[in-house]
Amino acid sequence: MRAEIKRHAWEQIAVAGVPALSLNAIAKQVGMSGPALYRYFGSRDELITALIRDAYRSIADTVRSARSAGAGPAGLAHAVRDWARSDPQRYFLIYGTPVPGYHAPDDTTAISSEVMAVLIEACAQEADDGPRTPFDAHLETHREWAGGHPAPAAALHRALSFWTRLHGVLSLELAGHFAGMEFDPDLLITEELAALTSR
Amino acid sequence: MRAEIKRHAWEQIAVAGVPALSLNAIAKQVGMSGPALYRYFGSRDELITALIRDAYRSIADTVRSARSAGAGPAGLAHAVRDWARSDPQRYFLIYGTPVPGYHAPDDTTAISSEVMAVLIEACAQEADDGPRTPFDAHLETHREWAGGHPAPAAALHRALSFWTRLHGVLSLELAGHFAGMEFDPDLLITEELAALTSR
DNA sequence: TTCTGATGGTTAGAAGCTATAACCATCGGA
DNA sequence: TCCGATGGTTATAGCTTCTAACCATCAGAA
Repeated sequence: MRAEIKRHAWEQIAVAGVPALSLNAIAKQVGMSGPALYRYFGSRDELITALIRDAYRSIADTVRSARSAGAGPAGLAHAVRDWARSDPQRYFLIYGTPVPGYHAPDDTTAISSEVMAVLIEACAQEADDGPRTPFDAHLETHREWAGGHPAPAAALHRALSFWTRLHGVLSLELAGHFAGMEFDPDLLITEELAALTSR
Repeated sequence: MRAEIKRHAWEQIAVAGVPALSLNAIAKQVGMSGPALYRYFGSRDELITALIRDAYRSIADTVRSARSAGAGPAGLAHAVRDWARSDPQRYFLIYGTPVPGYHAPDDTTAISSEVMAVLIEACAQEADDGPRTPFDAHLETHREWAGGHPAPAAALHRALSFWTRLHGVLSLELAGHFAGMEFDPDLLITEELAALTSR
């Protein structure tokens, strides 16, 4: 039942965004009248939180399975982009506008750092040919977030840049800011990430 | 009066985000009771659209004035970051989660391309030492969005990368995704953009 | 077998929201 | 002097989340 409610919730979000998510409307769709839905989710926020959790799990699964299929950073980027494009609002549920005061549940940050670990691992396998930068040195003493991963600071740097560059292109693309500009975002992403190794 | 209404609207948005923006609450704050506010803004969406327009104008002014003060790409990035951090929700009003079906008014896209023009101009002044990439070639034939700017494709490429990289780091920072990681986002931005010229 | 508690549903209603309708006062200019 | 624009009011429809109170059904224990 919770699953079916969430299914309809995802549909609503996909067509009209989170603000338009209505518990009443969902209740009608699943054939219940109004407050019955509160037996399954204590509040609107609780439902949304469950959706956020699922979104995190989903992207983590995507990244992990792409990685275990042998994908390198470029492959991971492709997997994430496909995942994001298949449901942009799900992507924005994680990476979109934050609601001031809202704090995602702790387990989502755990999942998030699990994704980061996969990223670091994939980046650590790449050749390390660039010059050592000040930020590399900075990361040497600020690497607790990597969870004790033994990769060199340059790899952590690459993982961070991978994440921020991918998000930069992807979120602008999904938000429609490239509309009218007729270049191919995929090409831009590819090169943004290729430039990572030959930094 | 419209200005005062918008002032209160910005306050509400800053503390609770766009979804919590309430015309009723604003009306009380300015001492009117309810529907009087509709004399000034025809609907909630119209008010939000006005705010979006102001946000675009504000960032365009910021970029333009930084540029005319002699800032290069790094300086522009600094200016944009300061602007964004001074009111994150204003930044997200432009670059945050898109509402499916909502289309920003045409003049905002005009402002947006005005910003892009400044970016291109700043990037065109930088030395052009990197190798020519496939995306450069792609841009050669997909450069209508640059509005006929005579800069070489490599400069357009740099401008695009500048934009996406800055947005990548900045939006993750503002959304709190770096919370817990204790590195300095400013350092990361600086290096992301430094890597642009020595691509 | 009966009693009991959990489960899943109902309707009614409070409080808030957007937005419209109808009405009224005030003021500038023909 | 009239008339329209301007800026406000209250009432109300219709939506929302969410609580309260109530009711049926079914599993398991006394």
